[in-house]
Amino acid sequence: MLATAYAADVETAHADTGYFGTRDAPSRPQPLDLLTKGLLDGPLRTFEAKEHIFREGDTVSHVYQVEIGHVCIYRMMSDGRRQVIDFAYPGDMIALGAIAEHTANGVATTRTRVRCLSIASLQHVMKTDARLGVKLYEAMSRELLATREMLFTVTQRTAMERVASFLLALSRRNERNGENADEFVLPMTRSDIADFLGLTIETVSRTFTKLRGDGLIDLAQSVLVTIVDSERLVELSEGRTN
Amino acid sequence: MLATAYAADVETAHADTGYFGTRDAPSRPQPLDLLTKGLLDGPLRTFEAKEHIFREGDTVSHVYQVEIGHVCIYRMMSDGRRQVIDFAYPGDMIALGAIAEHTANGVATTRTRVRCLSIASLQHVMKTDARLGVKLYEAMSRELLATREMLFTVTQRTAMERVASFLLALSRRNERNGENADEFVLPMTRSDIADFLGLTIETVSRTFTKLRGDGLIDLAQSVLVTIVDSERLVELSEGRTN
DNA sequence: CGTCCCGTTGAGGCGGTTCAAAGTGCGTGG
DNA sequence: CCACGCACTTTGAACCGCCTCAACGGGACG
Repeated sequence: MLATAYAADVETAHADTGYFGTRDAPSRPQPLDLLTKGLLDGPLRTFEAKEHIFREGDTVSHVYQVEIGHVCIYRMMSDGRRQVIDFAYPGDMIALGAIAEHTANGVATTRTRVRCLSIASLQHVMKTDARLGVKLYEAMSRELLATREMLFTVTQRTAMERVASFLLALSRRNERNGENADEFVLPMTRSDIADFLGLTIETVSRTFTKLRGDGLIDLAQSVLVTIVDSERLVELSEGRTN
Repeated sequence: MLATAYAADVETAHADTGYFGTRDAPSRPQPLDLLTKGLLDGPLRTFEAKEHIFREGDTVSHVYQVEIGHVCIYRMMSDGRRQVIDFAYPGDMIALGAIAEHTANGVATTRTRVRCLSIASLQHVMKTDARLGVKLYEAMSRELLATREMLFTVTQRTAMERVASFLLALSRRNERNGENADEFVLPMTRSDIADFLGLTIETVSRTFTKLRGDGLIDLAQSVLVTIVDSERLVELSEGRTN
């Protein structure tokens, strides 16, 4: 999911199918970089950790591509609870899918630099070049698939399965971005993870502790994850192995 | 959600925001009927209950618009569990969002007539008329929003809240289709509902029984729902009222 | 040094699942 | 036309995974 609608990589379209894909990714990189030719040359902006890039209800002025840093996409529900939708990593597009108003909030979890893409120019290109609309349609479709996968995960899988899958997804994501797949820093808090996985912070914490106790991961610091036994981690993530 | 990506009403775009919207619908009917002019004139096909209209993995030859009947959209997960994604009612488009292969199954739950729309002609129009791509992009975006709403529902709400919301959504849907909002037949089984709401059939059944016992609904037959006290039902669906 | 935020750990309770069995409606065949 | 089988639904009892509430620990920052 990492690369998704609200945080989608339109170009390479490497929709990971989501954190918890037990199936093949819906589709793989496509050529035809409609966005890069002339569109992805907007200005850069930098946000400190905890700064919002956009908020729900804001008029959509831009969509963004993360260059450096990490963004948490979330929505506040009527009862005050928070639903974390996604975490955007470098390369991901965010705020896509919002038509008039932003339908979610985007907050930097670490110091983040984004490239701004004005919605006006996007819409202009959409009107003249039919390929862009199609491309965005496909990106949204992939995202939808990933979100449905998540829907299943969250309803049917145990806390252990969810957390294991989550860590593996981060690992893969880091690998794809040319970073260390076996040791990485979590750019989000336990609370972010909990609200993403549909768990409480206590359960997330306990699950991490259990994984460390069982020797599957190491946690030198609470945010520094080392994957020790990825094989068993995969087994756990696929469930029915508890 | 009823009207959604895999079962989306592209034209009127009355994405109900989903069964469990605690917020406003993301957007309301839009004009500009790109599909109706020349595209929605495909052949009709009829399916008996339990007949599949398309299956996951099938090459996409058509998308469909339900004219009469009801379709259950679902996916089978690797562990054998089923995730019901949506129920399509008359007026809904189904199989939209599938690019090359179908990513879900569509099965008629009652005798169903659909209008077929060849994917080739859709793609042809998309290439020549930029508006269609945009339209589909927007439809997918709305669907995505609805699915995220569902994600929240399923992780954070109780069985009672989910079932109450579900019934209310069906009620509204019937009303919109010019049918009785307070008494209607469920076109799906308890199992379908359970797999949609992320519950077991036992829990769904018990919740129905409780609702009847509390005088909020009546169940002359297991599939015949009469909404007796919609006000209290709304309260229940919004939770924190148990 | 105190405060705040975040993470960890413990104890107890509960909602929903699991397993089991009985009830209901309907189509089919004798 | 009734008897049977089958699919679906309902109900009961016991269990359990996660949540809730509560307390404590540790690092960052003023």
